[in-house]
Amino acid sequence: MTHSPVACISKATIFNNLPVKMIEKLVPISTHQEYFPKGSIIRQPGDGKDGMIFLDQGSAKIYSINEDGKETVLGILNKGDADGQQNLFRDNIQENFIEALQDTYVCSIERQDFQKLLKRTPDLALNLLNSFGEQLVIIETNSIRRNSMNAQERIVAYLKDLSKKQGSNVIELKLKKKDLASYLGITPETLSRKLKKLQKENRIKISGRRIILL
Amino acid sequence: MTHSPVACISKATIFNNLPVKMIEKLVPISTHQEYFPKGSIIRQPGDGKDGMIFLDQGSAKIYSINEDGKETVLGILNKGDADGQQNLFRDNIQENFIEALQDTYVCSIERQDFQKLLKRTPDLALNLLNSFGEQLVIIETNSIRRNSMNAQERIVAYLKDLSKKQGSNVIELKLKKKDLASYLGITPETLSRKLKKLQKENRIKISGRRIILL
DNA sequence: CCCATTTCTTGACTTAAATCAAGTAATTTT
DNA sequence: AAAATTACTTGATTTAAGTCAAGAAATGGG
Repeated sequence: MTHSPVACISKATIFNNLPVKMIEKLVPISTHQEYFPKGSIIRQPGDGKDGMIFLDQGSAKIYSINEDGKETVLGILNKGDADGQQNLFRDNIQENFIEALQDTYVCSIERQDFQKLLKRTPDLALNLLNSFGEQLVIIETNSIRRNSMNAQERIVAYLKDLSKKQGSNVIELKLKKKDLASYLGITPETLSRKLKKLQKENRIKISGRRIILL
Repeated sequence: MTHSPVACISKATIFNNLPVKMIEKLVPISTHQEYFPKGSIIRQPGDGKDGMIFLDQGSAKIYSINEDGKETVLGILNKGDADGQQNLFRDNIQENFIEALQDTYVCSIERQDFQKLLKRTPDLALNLLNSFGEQLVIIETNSIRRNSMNAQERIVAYLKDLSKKQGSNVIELKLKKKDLASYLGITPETLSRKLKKLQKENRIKISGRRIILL
């Protein structure tokens, strides 16, 4: 498959409302299709990388490791997803790990290059600012949801989101169940039990990592 | 006390890194010191208000009401706080209520006025964009915290934050305990018990809505 | 293909926090 | 200031989800 820099960049939430003309200005400051084999670490604390990444092919998990060595999965990146937008705007300390779950190709933009571009392209800033507003709302809504939903509701909400995203009621989980559990803020045991319960109630059908919403 | 428009606006997180020259451009498009008596509703769904507000004097609570009529407190606004930044950038449906907890004065900026200003002030967009990056990080961190803390830890974290903010280990709760509980995502009963427990462990001292951190 | 490792499931048990209920304290209204 | 409403506390009970443990299934490497 051929790689289209414009298509790759414009898939990122913060850029996807941008006119093509703007995206084209981002192409020269971005790297393209770096390869990371399955299981390798794409980003980690102290690697000196300072910007955002786009997942062009493959998938990856974002996680942090807390004081007692426990891993918390903060998010998953699938083909077309992006992470680290914030790093374009502020000098943040990268505290999370990103690990390739499959053979993965990533593109990236470094903060310094981006900031220089912004200064000579005022329209870009204006467009981006409005995108950001929307993002803030999504994050806030998500946070409220998490606080007001129990384990089962969160699972169902996740499955519905995924079904909508994949455009089918046959869902292909890209995450190991233990990673999914961590992402949903529950234990693998609870996830296993709730899925079984949902199946018993004829709301889903499970076969391995494939789930059918009924 | 006299009212300083510049001081009022610059207290909002998204504007507080802005040079005074930029803030001054915001003054003409903002309303100032609207009065709301204690208990009155400052903003509510369907009121046609479409922008952000600054709390100049007094305090207020932000809450939503879900399907079964239950109230969830999403945040508190104290003197100097602001809310609704997102509304400046996107046409959002206002879904929350904001209610004055004391006699309150608010200033505000409407979306349309702000957008017009942005278009003729590119530097403002650039400055704001970088502020936003930082905000996103704070919100994300908070969300992680909430997911990994139990009731008592969240209470202690809240009290410590407040102590830091008020610059004293004698904390004046501006919220009713039931509202505080809702804000922390717990029940009033749990809050009551945990506070009692913390007092027993000599970590705090409670007298009404005044708490001393030890 | 087999052995080792990791992931997943299931059961028994524990625990944190919610709910229910009833009484006390604090506010607000008249 | 008394009555009425709302807020807070406390105890008893329930419940959702976590922990611990052990076996089954899946995955990966040699």
